[in-house]
Amino acid sequence: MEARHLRYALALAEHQHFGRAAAALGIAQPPLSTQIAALEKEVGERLFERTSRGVFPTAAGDAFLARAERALQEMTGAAVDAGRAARGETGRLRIGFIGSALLDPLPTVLAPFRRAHPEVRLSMTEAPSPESTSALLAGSLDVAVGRGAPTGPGAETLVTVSIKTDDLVAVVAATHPFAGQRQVGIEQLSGDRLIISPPESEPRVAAVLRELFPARSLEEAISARDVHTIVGLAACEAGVGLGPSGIRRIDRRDVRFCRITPAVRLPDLHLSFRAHDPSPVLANFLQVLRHNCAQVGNRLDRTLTAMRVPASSQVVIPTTE
Amino acid sequence: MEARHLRYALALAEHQHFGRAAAALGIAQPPLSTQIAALEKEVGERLFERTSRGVFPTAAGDAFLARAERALQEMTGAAVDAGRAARGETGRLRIGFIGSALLDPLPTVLAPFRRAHPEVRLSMTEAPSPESTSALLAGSLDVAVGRGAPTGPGAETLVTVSIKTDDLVAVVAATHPFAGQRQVGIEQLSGDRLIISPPESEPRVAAVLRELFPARSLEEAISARDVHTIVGLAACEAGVGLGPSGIRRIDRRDVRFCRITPAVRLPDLHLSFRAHDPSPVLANFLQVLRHNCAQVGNRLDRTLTAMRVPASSQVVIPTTE
DNA sequence: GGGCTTCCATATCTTGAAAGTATCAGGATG
DNA sequence: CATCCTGATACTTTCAAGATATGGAAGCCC
Repeated sequence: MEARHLRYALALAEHQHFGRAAAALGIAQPPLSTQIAALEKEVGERLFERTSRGVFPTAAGDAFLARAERALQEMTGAAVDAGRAARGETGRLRIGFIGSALLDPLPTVLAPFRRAHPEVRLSMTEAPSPESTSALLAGSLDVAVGRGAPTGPGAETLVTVSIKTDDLVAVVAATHPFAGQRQVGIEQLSGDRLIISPPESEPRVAAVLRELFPARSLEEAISARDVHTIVGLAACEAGVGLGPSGIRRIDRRDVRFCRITPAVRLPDLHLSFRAHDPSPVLANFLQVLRHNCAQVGNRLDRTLTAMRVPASSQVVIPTTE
Repeated sequence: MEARHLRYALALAEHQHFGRAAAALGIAQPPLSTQIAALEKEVGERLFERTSRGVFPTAAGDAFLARAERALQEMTGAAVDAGRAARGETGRLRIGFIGSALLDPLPTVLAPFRRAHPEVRLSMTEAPSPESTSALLAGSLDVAVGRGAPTGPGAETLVTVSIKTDDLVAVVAATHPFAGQRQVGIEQLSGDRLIISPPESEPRVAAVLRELFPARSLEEAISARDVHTIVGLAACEAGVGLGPSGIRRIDRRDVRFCRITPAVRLPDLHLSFRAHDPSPVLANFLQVLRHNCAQVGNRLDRTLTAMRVPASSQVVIPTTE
């Protein structure tokens, strides 16, 4: 059975007349007769009753036509869906990210992306940077946002671009002695108990901290993966929280943030994706990134050029601005 | 686009290899290549990525294949549904009936029919006999059950068979003077107020009553279309209800039924359908009728033979007994 | 009722597209 | 570097869909 048979049967049912249906189909009447006969033979049932007043579907014909119409709709729908998927209008984007990225750089990209591509299913997974990197390499993520550029085996197959520079800042309870100060000396911090992200989950940050603090302070430090937890612990006077400057976005009355002197530069937040990922959705995501963060976009394009990644998948997005 | 293209694309996605997919399809590799190429050209998107490690669907291909599979399922489903409809396993049967028929002869047919053809949608409409007849002639019913064989224009296009013989019986309140009697003389009835079905809705019954009772009694009678209403009115001592003997099935403590002497034969209950109705569901219904009411079945077959209605639509039903 | 029209089916021929055969080009592999 | 594997291309073949011509049945009109 071919789609042609369905089209012919539907036309015949519509016109109730072999001659007119054939004309509407742009063929002569005899081939329509033979095709309908062949269809009836294959189905094994008479689908049309030929009377002198016209051609009418039998009970079997009615049942057949109902599903035949749906079958044809699925066929055209398949082509339409393919086009939409190719343009990245539908599909899925799986982003793995470090929690602090959700505070500052991610919203400026995600909001416009959602607006431009509302039918793309976003899958957001918070995870420590190394985990996101390996998930990206394994193919279970499309984009990874973590602190520090990915390293290790496979990292060269990724395109990585810095998307945010952070200094280390301290966060203390509003009642803390430091609370009144805009800045605090690094040597003052180790007098208090530190609250830091777990060294094993964020090794790049841990490496920086090891340069700054005595081993004893870090061993005794409270660790918390989530930045909100770090701030929360500081708020209840558990110690002095340390985090990227982005955590200033956490707007709580019961804490104060202090610059650290001399300033401590943290490894940049980086966004990575597979260099040869053909996903049109990813291409659209990068396009939105370019539009909304010019600097990041320029760096991205330079990186792509340097890596000689073809721009074949860089689809022009139909932004609804 | 033809169903062939969908089948080929699905096979290619399954085998991830042009040669093996072609072998599975029973064709050579080159035609598969050309057909896939033609499909991609028609859809306007590359659907498969040809790599050295195999052939994989693109994002567009994935979207296409998902709906292509459904389209093919609809196609085969259309053929299956046509067969089921032709065998009368699915579809619809619209029965118009006089309320009293629901008491006696209908249940003995409907229950086995439901059991044998659970997927047929039954549409039951209570209506006075003449209304059912005209609805049947107009095509908005498939079966009509009414008192008296249909008459008037068009009745000759119907097949009609008697399915029940009823005598007229009286129904009175348990407190009524007649309540103790098993039978009551016809002349005794007109002393009381009669409760009858409306003459205009059941003219054949009305004709019988006009022979039996003085015009005055009938004019003053209470009329009620539904047999349950007639019995209910009798129960509350509104008068003496008159109805077919089938109403004895109404099992109420507060009423008594009395035979009428001499016995008054009512017009038979008849079942009618269009002589040339091709509906397989109707054929199955008649088949169930034959199996469950041998007498009626014999009369039906004699009628069909007499009317020279071809037995073409008399499908053998797959009873699940 | 005979001729006429209408309409679908059948027979035969034509054509076009799908399938087959042979071969080529590109990339991986040893 | 030669070889193998795989898909694409060129060309031929074949088969089925479509076109043309015609037949037969049913309804219609004068």
